[in-house]
Amino acid sequence: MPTAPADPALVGTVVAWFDEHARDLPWRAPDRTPWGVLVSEVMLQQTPVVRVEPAWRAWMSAWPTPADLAAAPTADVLRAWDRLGYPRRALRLQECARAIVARHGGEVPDDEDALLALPGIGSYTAAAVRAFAFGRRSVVLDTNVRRVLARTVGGSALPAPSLTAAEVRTASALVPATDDGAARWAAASMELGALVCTARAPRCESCPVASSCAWLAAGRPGDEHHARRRTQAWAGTDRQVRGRIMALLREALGPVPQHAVDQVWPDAAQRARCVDSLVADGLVARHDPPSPDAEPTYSLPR
DNA sequence: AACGCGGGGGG
DNA sequence: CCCCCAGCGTT
Repeated sequence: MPTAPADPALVGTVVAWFDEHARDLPWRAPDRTPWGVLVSEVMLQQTPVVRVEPAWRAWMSAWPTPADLAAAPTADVLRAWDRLGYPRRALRLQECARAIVARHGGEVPDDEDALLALPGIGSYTAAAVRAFAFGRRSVVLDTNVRRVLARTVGGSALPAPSLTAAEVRTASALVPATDDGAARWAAASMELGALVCTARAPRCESCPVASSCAWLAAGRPGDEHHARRRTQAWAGTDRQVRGRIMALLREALGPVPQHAVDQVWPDAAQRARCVDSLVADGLVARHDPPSPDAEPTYSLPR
């Protein structure tokens, strides 16, 4: 992102806006736990809030602590994940719970390096858990914050396709010095990006920092990276086929015979490749047939 | 640095 | 129909 001096009032204005407009989300409630925050962050890694909220409530009711999730049958975990997408995240979340039990006595750590060492926890989630679960200062830089800073400070429609060192410097310089101030800025800047400074149709008329936004001042120019953006294909991809197989096994009451799996997708080679990859990922268990002339069955792993 | 990985809602 | 979305792990 092109660097420009940030408006010194930016942080205070966005935080004041957040105090007024923050959504009432269960993982922000006063009785939230660090574990609840961590679960919400993993679910929200690639899934919108509206779909996460009911799944989060059911999940926290079933497994209120890391020890509870660590002890659960993996099949139950994958069913509770339901259609949140990227089910490998559910697997990693259970591995994460087991690591928290094994390494940290069942308590979510507040140390950045300890968080980063947990399965499924990367730089964003480690920073978010520190800020939202423990109120500690950290640089929370997700796609929403990147977009807010690209516009208000950088004057661009959208951030670069991948995170740059310049963006990290700009974001770091903006984070308030205190734990509480930094945590509030993190939540506020993400919320502004989610509710107002959205990717497609930003609501600049309702934006608290419109008067100091470099992008708005420049007349909302188009995205200079647009030509290089490529969207992920979906129809006919392995991801779609894997999704269908997982949906079939989630809904099944018992082991599913091969011929039933064969119904979910017409291309046999692609189907076989996807089943194999799901088995390799630990998302599907293959059971050998009782006799050599019978067919194998499949289920969610125990 | 690039790629694979789900699924659904909104414009 | 197209595009985006509170990223991570592997290569």
